[in-house]
Amino acid sequence: METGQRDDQRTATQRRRTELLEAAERVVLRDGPEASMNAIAAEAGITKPILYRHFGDKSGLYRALAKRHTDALLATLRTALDSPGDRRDRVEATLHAYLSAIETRPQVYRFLMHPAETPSDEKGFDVGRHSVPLLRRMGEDLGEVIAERLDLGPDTREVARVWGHGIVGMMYAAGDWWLGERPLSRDLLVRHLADLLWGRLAETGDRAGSRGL
Amino acid sequence: METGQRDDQRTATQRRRTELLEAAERVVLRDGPEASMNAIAAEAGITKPILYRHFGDKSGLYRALAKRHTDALLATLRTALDSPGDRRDRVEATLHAYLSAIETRPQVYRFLMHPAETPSDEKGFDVGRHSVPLLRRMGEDLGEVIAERLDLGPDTREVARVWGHGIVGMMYAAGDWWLGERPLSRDLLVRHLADLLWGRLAETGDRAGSRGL
DNA sequence: AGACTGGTGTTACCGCAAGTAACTAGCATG
DNA sequence: CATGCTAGTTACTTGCGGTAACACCAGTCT
Repeated sequence: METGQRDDQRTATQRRRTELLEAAERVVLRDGPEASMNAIAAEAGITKPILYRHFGDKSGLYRALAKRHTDALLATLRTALDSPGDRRDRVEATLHAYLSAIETRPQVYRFLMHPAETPSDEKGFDVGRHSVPLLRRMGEDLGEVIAERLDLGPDTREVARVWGHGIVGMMYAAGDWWLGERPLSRDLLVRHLADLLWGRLAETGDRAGSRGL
Repeated sequence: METGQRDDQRTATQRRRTELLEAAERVVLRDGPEASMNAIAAEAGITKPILYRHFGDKSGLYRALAKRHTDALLATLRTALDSPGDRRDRVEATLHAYLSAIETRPQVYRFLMHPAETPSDEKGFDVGRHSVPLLRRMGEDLGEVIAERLDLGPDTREVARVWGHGIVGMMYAAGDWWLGERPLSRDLLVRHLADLLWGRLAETGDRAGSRGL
């Protein structure tokens, strides 16, 4: 039967595709994001053109590779966001989930945070985009969750998106710094960040003799 | 006199250096951060090896180029942080200053946000560092300012650094998203972010029928 | 004067990476 | 048998970062 064979073919090529992705992942996690296509092909036991047939170009391969981890990370963040307890508990659980993820697999983190490799370089002009896909997706997702669950008045969706991206960025920058220097425990870091989100910045008094922040 | 001539030499080479930097800047702002050394050399009317004599390698050139803009941006942020008004006014002014900067010169922004080009690739292993120098510096600076001006208890410096990086990250991610989509005015964006920092997330009630955030 | 130094600049090259063209071999289907 | 589809190859082009070797042109030291 034609469709049956087609399906076999498709699943076969897709299996091959994931095999190649797994080889690529091994290399990227060993050599970093600057791994060469040759090295990846060698790891997979084949040569370059096959990679190009499957993924178009290097950014295509990297996008496919990033998607898996991004999906996985987002899933764990979602479940953390649904953990039991009050709102503060949930926020702290989510921060913990994120920080734990980047702590246990820093190479994956580094790979995912590499900004997109200028997939469309049309005509050489460049808009002012930076675009780390993982950050964008996390921000959008969190924004949606906030909009679903909180009532922020008439422009809830707008505010929620801003907050989503803002909170994600807070988590990202603090996590990146923390991962590099490790000047405090994860627990404390989470607590301080939650304090920040809980408005302690506004409540805290000026230091004596300061003109105030 | 020896020193006098030495000084002349030094100023001369330094002038040349800044000329080269200006040429590099023109090219980078035209072609994006992936501009080639050849292109930069051509723009400066010379050939590659001179660039390498002045800056060591490409990342050296880029670091020199980034430093100027980073210093300038940090200076304007500092003054915004010292603007008149109460604390919220100052925070909003700083957010405005940052967003205005990335809005008016998006190519500079894109260039500055490019993570460091793996300056030391020792032995091929990679720690989990990402390191966008501008973000780090902004975070550290803001942390210092916070530590100077606020009394956050016994571990003020620790909390202040966390908050510095966190707030900077919030500003960064929200700004990056906003710059790409422009779904609202800068004024509103600033207000929503300040609301977030002022603890509105904790104050806001759950939406009816939601399990709460 | 002549050798030395330190800057400017060049041409010509190496190594390596992304990406492609052209071709081959298996294997099912009309 | 011919057709087409896939997985695979070798060998190439193009372009980049980076370097070696050399030339020129000040002033400086002896």
